[in-house]
Amino acid sequence: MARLTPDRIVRAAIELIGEVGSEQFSVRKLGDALDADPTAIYRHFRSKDALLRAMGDRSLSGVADDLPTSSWRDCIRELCIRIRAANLAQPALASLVRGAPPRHRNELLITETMLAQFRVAGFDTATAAEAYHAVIELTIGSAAIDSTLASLAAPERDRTYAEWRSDYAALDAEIFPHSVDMAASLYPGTADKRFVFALDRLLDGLAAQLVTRSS
Amino acid sequence: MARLTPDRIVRAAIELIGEVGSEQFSVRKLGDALDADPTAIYRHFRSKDALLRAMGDRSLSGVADDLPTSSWRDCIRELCIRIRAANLAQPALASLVRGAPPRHRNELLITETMLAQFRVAGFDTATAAEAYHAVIELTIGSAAIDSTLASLAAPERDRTYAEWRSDYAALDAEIFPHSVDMAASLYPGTADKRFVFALDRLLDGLAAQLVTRSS
DNA sequence: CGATATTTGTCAACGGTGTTGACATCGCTT
DNA sequence: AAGCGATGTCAACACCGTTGACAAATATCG
Repeated sequence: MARLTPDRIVRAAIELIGEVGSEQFSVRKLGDALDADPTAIYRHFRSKDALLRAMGDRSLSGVADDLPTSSWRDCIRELCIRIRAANLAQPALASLVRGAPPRHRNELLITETMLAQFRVAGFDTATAAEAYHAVIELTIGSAAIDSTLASLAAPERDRTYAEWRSDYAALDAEIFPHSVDMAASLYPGTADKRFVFALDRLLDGLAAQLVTRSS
Repeated sequence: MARLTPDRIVRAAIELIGEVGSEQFSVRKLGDALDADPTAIYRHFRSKDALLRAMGDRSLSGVADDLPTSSWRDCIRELCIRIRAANLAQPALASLVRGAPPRHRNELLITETMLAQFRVAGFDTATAAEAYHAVIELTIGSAAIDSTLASLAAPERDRTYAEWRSDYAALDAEIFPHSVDMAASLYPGTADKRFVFALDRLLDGLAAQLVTRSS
């Protein structure tokens, strides 16, 4: 029986990347965590890239399960929040998912669910497709932006935000009056809350499109 | 007189990363390109990260110049389109700018301009900050997503989109009915147009927020 | 069962990376 | 001219992903 299996490696890898962050995640450290020689991993995955993809696939499992059925907005909203959370949980994976379109099962399920909801909502084919792309761009994009800080612990993250705010406050008020004035208000709440605000406004705009068309 | 200057290093670095891509870009190769010792670069930049930031900022020069003054929406819309274009022009840099907040001059100018416009539009401080984050997330995120294909020539890019569409069309219609049905409508127009659609819907949603508050 | 073949784990090593510290050199100021 | 700080050079450190040769374990087959 093999001490190492793809499944065990992926699980350990996801745990490890959660602890040390995407930047510090390495095959060597994964080997240590598995108490095995780092190069043994290459018996199960062709490259680190292949391993990361397997991790990414697993991170999206269950994302489209048991979504709210109350309305198309609630459903898509929750789905986007989950996609973002999944991407943030695996920041190193987000960059891989970003470039290519959904081709794995979990990703395809997400697309199907979203398209179905937009059709149910009453969008015509062309607008539903545009709405899908709009929502996905914001969701994946937001995750991409926030992923660098998502790996930090909460106190350290707050400290970083505070540092950035004070950077703005310290600017030349002659040249950057609004930045200085609003410094204390920048990076408000949490990155999650900021994303949900943006998502809600985007959905507002999309819903308005719907009303215009049907009237 | 110094053989190396921050300006010369940044220019050479941008040229090099355009040639070899962000993956293969290294301090050692930059040293070779400059015909200088790689570690000499550290006399002008504290770290590779600092250099990358400087490169990113240079790619944004002029982005906030001569913006439309007709309305806050037109101004912010145009600014976002330009930011995206600048990021797409240097796909290798887009992934680097993403993680960190604006701290350099060009980036600060963008922030200042955007905050000013939202204030002019009538948003209160807190909402203006949220609106700024929302718009930036969509813009940078969209650029991050599209940057992988932006480096391709138009015919090849269209071919890739067509390939993806046929992938969706080939799915099992029992499990993915909407994906199959809408396959031909996915990835419509150009990535630029899809972004502008999303941006306009987001601005719709933000403008609606404004009306609600003032009423 | 025993012999063989395939998979799996271990080890050393290659070529690459960002970065640092010691040392030499150059240009400018006094 | 002397001194000094800024700049360039060099060797080295501690990592990284990955590969090839070899050993051990496991599965396959006569």
